[in-house]
Amino acid sequence: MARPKSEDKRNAILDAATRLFAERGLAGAPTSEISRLAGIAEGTLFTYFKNKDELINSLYREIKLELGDAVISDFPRRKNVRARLQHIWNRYVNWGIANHEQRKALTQLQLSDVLTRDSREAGDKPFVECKNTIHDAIGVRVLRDDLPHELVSKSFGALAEVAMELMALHPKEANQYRDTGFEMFWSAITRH
Amino acid sequence: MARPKSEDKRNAILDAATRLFAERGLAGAPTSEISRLAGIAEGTLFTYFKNKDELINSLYREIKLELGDAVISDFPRRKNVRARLQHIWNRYVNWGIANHEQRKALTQLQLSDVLTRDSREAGDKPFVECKNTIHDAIGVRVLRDDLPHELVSKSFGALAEVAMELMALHPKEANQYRDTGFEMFWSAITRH
DNA sequence: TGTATAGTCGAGTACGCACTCAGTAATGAG
DNA sequence: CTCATTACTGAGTGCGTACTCGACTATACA
Repeated sequence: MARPKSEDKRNAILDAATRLFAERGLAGAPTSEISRLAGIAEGTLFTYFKNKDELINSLYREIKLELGDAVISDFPRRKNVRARLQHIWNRYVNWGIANHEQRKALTQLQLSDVLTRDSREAGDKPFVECKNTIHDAIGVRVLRDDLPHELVSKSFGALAEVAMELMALHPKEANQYRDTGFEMFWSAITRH
Repeated sequence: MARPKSEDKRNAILDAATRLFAERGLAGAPTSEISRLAGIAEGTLFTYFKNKDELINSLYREIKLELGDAVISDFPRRKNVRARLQHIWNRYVNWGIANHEQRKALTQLQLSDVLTRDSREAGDKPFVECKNTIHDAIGVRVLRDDLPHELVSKSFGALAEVAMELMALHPKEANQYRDTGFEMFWSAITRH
């Protein structure tokens, strides 16, 4: 009833925040400038998000959801562990390159201390399939002995981040970096 | 001549900044609180560092220098590539665990945008030996084909960071994580 | 011991920020 | 068309910040 909020404006705010957070970090992106870039008055921002922290948390969840979609669609559930891991790797890394600003913004958001426990949990939800794949990998004993789950997943994330950084730096050899990166990860975790 | 500056005060400021930067990030550490924690008046801080940016840059260089010392002392120049890389890995990771606050502060500093080009270059200087070791590794063809220098060094850093994080989280198994971490890195970069 | 010099202090200043609010304009319901 | 409701606006507010400055004090040197 009465005047409804506009989905367009909400998205414009989130887009503007993404760009500014990516370029200058959370502290370097005042609400005044986010509003200006979104083409609205500063007060309007606070009808869509009750404060800056809520905007940050919403943006985090939104981006994580998009990333989760990109990673999990067409997931080859029936294939072997290596193929599944490579699927996740490729989708993750390709998404990061195709959505450079969102990726940069995401890293800023992730290391901020305003993300609530709820948001972090919600952000992890789309990635259960990834977790399971790693569990399978450990269960099937294709990996090194006694490799803790945490070490596998964090190494995956860290090496993917490295790969994306270098792909962004050298676009011509992007595919090369993506594939070599995965081979490095695979060699790191498997027994030989 | 006249009244000299006190090395103690300077160090107190740097120590206080290290603690606060590590705990709350650069933005969350106002000069007023740094001064209070250092036991001096706020104005005094600005006789030792002409502004906050200079404090940040000085702290970065100081920490990098200490880290460089820790990594490079007793460097086994005559041993093979693997032994040299493992020396760097162990020293790096051990330093990170023994100096938790400095490590946390360093990561905050590194991703801030107030570090000058000069500071970054100065910070890299103590690590030439590390660079050379990687060059040697590539030259001696013990590594995968066509592995770019950047990919090796960035993977090293990323995996070391992961190892330190998990060592801090599980102190009992710290040595296990440190050694497994290096094995993973070594497997990642070598041919088999 | 006297004096010039420079370190120390902390209240004060200017500024940028997140957020508010009174006035206004759209919109949906009847 | 009317009215109730809510979105929209942007100048304004209060607060926290980096940094200054005049009064004071410790030190080196003659």
